[in-house]
Amino acid sequence: MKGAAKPSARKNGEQRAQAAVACARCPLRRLDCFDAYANDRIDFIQSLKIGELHVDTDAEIIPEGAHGGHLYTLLSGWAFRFKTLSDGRRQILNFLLPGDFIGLQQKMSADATHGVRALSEVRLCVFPRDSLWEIHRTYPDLAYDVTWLAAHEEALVDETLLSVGRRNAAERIALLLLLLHQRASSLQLGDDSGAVPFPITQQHIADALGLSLVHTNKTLRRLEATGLHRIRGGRLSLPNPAALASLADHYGRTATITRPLI
Amino acid sequence: MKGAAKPSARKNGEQRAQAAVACARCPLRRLDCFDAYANDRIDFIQSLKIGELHVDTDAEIIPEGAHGGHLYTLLSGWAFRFKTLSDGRRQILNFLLPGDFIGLQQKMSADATHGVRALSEVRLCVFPRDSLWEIHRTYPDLAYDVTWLAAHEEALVDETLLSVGRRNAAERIALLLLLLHQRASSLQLGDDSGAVPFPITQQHIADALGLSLVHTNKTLRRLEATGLHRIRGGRLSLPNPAALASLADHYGRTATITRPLI
DNA sequence: CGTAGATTTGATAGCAGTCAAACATCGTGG
DNA sequence: CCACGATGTTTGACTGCTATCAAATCTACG
Repeated sequence: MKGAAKPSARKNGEQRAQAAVACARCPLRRLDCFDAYANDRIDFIQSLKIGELHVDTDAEIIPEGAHGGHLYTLLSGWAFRFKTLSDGRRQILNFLLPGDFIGLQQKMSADATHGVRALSEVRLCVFPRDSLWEIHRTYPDLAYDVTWLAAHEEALVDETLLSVGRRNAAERIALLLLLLHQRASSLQLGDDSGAVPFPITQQHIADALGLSLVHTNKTLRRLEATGLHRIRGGRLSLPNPAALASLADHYGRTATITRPLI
Repeated sequence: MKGAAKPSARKNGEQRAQAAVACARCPLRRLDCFDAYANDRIDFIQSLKIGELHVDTDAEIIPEGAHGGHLYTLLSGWAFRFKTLSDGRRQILNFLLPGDFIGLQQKMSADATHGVRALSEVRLCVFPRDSLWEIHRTYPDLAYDVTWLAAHEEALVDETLLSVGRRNAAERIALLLLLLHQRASSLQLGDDSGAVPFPITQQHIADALGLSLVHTNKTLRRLEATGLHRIRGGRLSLPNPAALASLADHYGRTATITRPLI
């Protein structure tokens, strides 16, 4: 019942700007999990981009309840979206990996929204808040992609809601590990042994799945003992993904599809 | 742990088509919770509309796992989006009220998606599945509204995820009742005493909040005893919204804003 | 008036939360 | 090179919120 959101000696933002990388040479774009864009589209995106933002581990990228603000594309590093109750209970809404688009909510929603915080050192591509409208007006197909991204992110949250609402601790953790591993793998973050970076603490897992830290630990321990996963040195490997999928009752498609990158 | 999704003698679809209402005379559009659209936009929407769909109580509007399919705007009646696990556990993702746009997910998402089921008799405005692209290409500002709707729906799910993950039973129920009452009220579904239609069973509440039916009932009972709500004859009234808001730790904006209607 | 679905209630069980404390890691400074 | 503090991981003991089981109403309606 206590989603610890302890202030955690936050290293206070320290957001420094820096020379930007040209979109045409964006390292993410080369990955085959992203749609290939024609040059004019990439040039257009480039024209919207106003810079890059580098953020330290554990710093807030967007404060909870912020309105307006910029739009971002996560270039490197991991982050998460979250909401908190006034007594400190925290719920992580989903994790953000490279290629994810950030800030749509703050743009549209009138209600108090969620915060975004870095899990590792993070580099973000920055767009002014009105580029959303610019995109719609100028490049309908890009706008269509924005809609795709919004719908896709909602699908992720839907899946988590199913987990938190109806799966038990082991099932929830199994699915989370599975999905994170899939996402990281598709970004080719894995090494030759299939281990992907995992800058997430057990407290984060607990907060993402509506569990307590202690119970998360015990469940994690049990899963590892069964050989279902292994977390060492900030990396996650899954010796038996099929077993995890079966445990989580998750029969998602295996065929990897490409997605938009803005 | 058992989100009962008992097949419930489903009255098997019975989806009949019928003469359509002209968008220019759409009764929803008159409500002041919706954006006012210029005539050309309404004409454009009208040109996309291919008919109306009437669905019986408890019938499936979109089967779980369906791909493609039409797009809908809910004209009258209530419905809900849901996902189920293979053993029958069901999670309701959110409730759908008049004016809500349905089908975005099925259009975009490649993963298995969610189903949509009617809570009452329902009338839907039907659009072919490629009107989404049509909208983006022809009316950028309408496309912008689609994005708004997608982001807004995600915000609703985010809020529910916070509830299910971190609020206890009483808090969850308090917030659900509060939000549903607000939404129904803004649609002017309430009578003079402030009671709004409430075509929802306790099983639905349980499935929406990740609770068991029995515990939902007991908690509901306790809340009503405290005078926090009253459900009679399929109508919900909230004698003390402020107390509910405080219990749920919910400090959403009170100012009613308008939203898009497509 | 009988039946199916929905609501209630009481009893019991268990998954997960809370409390407390030991242990492990890691960067920093003496 | 090791003490030290901060953060994160583990464990054990105990509690409790919520699930499950069973069964009695209550309601709507053909």
